[in-house]
Amino acid sequence: MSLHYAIMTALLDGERTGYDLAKQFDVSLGFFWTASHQQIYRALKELSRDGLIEVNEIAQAGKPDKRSYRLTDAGHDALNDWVLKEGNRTPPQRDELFVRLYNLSSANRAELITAVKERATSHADRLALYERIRDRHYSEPARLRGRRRGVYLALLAGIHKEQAGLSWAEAALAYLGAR
Amino acid sequence: MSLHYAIMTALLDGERTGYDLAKQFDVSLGFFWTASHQQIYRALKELSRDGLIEVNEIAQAGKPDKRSYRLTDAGHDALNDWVLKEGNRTPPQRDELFVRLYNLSSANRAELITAVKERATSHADRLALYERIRDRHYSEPARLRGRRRGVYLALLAGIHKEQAGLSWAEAALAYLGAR
DNA sequence: CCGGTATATGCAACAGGTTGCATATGGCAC
DNA sequence: GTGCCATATGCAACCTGTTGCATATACCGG
Repeated sequence: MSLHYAIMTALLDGERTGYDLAKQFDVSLGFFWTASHQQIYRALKELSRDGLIEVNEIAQAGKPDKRSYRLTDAGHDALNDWVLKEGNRTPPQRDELFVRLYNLSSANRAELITAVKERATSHADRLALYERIRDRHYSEPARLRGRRRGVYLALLAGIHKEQAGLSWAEAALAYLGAR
Repeated sequence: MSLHYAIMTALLDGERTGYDLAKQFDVSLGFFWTASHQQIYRALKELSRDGLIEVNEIAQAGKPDKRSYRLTDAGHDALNDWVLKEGNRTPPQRDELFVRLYNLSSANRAELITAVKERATSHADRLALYERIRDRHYSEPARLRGRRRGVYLALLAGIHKEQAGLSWAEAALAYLGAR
């Protein structure tokens, strides 16, 4: 049910439509919890049914009505509760690239080098993005307050993770003798 | 379908029962691809049905028969094919801890510090385990051949990742002012 | 004016993973 | 001697996430 709480967390910043959330899940909380628009619309319906969020329907000519959601008091309570009590399990690791690497041979060496190179690029891109966000919005971490301190820590985790991934990929390419 | 290929990869090292695989997925390939015993038994049945693995039934008194599986030639082909052609998508990131951190407040600061501490411990434990394996079985990476080189790279990735997680957790605890 | 992208929401089917339970025996510790 | 753990396999129900499709308009570029 974490998606439900991730959505409620996103709604802490104010009223949002499903469409807004689907976009936001690509740029902020989405760095740490991904969800497609179908999942989001389904979850919004369930949260709404359970009284944790409220919908504000905005009629639009031509297009479907816009449905803007906000947290109810019950939603705030449920979210606070979850943050306090949720168990601390490490998410399961599943990465196809490593399964493929376990099969390394002269027959697939070139393809695996390409795969590692692509991985390196994606780590580098992500890292650059996170660092840009940090420099623009979190350049003075000591001055942050409340929730923003937690968001900063999540961002920092992303930076550490991407740096590690990138430095691994570079070491791997050197080891594999890629030019 | 990656689980299918992960299982076939595990069978490269020789004949295994479902039970063996469930255990092995806790110590080797399992560092990079997790699966419960139910998933494994189900997958073995499907792979068997598709002719990619073969079963060798060993009757046992009292206990259920032991069913030992090995890769068929078709299985080898399918696996090699998959390693060559599989797309290189980054696995979706989903970690509840960061969703919780987005909700940081004075009301839950203590609980989140505890959660980060636990995370630090689990990273440290994992890191120690990986380094022990590296020192015992991969102390001379330049001399490794074939598949073992890929396994070494996966292990190296694990080491990088755990180091990053640990150093993040320590920085986070300092930032949160945990003693 | 035609196609692509953005806005905005949604259904249905499927694939993958989790949880709970069931069976059956042997060995070890308290 | 009772309970717990390891061995060894499996079903059924459920939850979560993915994929493909559908609708309807407006704006922008070529």
